[in-house]
Amino acid sequence: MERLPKRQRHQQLSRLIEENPFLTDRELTRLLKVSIQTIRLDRLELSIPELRERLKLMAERSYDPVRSLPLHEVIGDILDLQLDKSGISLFEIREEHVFSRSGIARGHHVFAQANSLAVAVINDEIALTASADIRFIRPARLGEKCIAKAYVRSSGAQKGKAKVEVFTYVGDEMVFQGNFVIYRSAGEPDREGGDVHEDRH
Amino acid sequence: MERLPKRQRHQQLSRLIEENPFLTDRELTRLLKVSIQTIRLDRLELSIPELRERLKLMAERSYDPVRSLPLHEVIGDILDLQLDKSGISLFEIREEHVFSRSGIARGHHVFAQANSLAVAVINDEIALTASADIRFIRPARLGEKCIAKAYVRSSGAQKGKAKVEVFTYVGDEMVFQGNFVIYRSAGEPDREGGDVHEDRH
DNA sequence: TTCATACTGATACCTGGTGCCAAAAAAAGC
DNA sequence: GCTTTTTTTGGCACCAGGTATCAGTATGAA
Repeated sequence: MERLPKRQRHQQLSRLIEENPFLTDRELTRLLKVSIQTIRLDRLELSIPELRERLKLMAERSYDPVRSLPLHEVIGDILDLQLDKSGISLFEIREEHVFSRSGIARGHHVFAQANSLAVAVINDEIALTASADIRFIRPARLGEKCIAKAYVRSSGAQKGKAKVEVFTYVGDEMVFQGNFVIYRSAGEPDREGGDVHEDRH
Repeated sequence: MERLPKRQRHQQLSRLIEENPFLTDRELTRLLKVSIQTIRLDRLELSIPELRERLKLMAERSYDPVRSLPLHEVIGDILDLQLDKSGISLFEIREEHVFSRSGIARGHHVFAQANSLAVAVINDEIALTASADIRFIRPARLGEKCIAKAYVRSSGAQKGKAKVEVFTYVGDEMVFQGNFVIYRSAGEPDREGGDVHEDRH
């Protein structure tokens, strides 16, 4: 029994649907040259849901509460956070962050990581960037993982302003350095119970 | 004739479907207490597509090749650009750019507009932000339209660096000001024919 | 009363399927 | 060769969630 054709077809089927989830069974018959029943048996075996279910799943994913809020929250994953002291976040440079020609990250992404970390590290209800002095030491490139470290230099809980210094590294090379001045709404609220302010998602 | 109910129902219908696009007509009959035919007439009048079309549209949107590349290209719409001289861009503060609690834009969005304009205004093959000195004068808020104006202060075509000053306004109020130093790859290439470098999308 | 608008019901039809059964075809085993 | 098993195909009933169309009813205004 020529077993391969079936497996090959299964592979092709999976690939086709992955590439284009909008294909109906009828269209797949054209592409794979088998009857529509075979397509359906194949989907059954591979547990690929029908077109409508696929679309529904995609719609649900994109409708998700955490939907497509790309720059909404903190940029990068927070690895460590000691409020009013220091914080560390990780941000991987991906395709969408770089100049396509050079593969070098656009400055505002590197800045965004540093800025959102600087705001997140401030233990206050509302914290806003007032000013910043920044330097891009060397370009960050596609695929590189940027580790940003933020240090609160003068918390100024009463004063309404805090100074935060951020250094971003790729490996042990520094790529970015910034001095941020952050407005804070009031004295540290210090609500107990680990209540977080909105910047920490 | 009690006309209001219909308009109210139309409003409710729109709202319901906007809130939850996964509602079938049958479920809507329960919510609005009218027959399924009425629901369908209403959808027709309001030109709200059927459930499956809605899901398909959502799926397509999320599957789009240009999907969710939020910070990919220049942030904001370029309104005017005079290479190596000046540029103007417009950026509207939307839901996804603000702190949900306060409705104030996160700093890195405002910065991103200014930064990408500063890079775009440089007439060179490769232009990268080297350093910047920025100030957030007053918060930008949800719905506000930010106009950024960039001026090349010292083009330094030969020197490999350019200074660009950017001012961002909402109406006639300044919200942001930044001094950028931009690395440029070489002397102005000045390729004729309006060839654009990659930052100008 | 008459008329217009709004609503409801009923029916035929469509797409893109599922589920099931049987027949045909192909491959494998002997 | 023939038999058995697997694979493929065809056919039919059925479903959800609609569209399209026609007819009937309610309701209120002129």
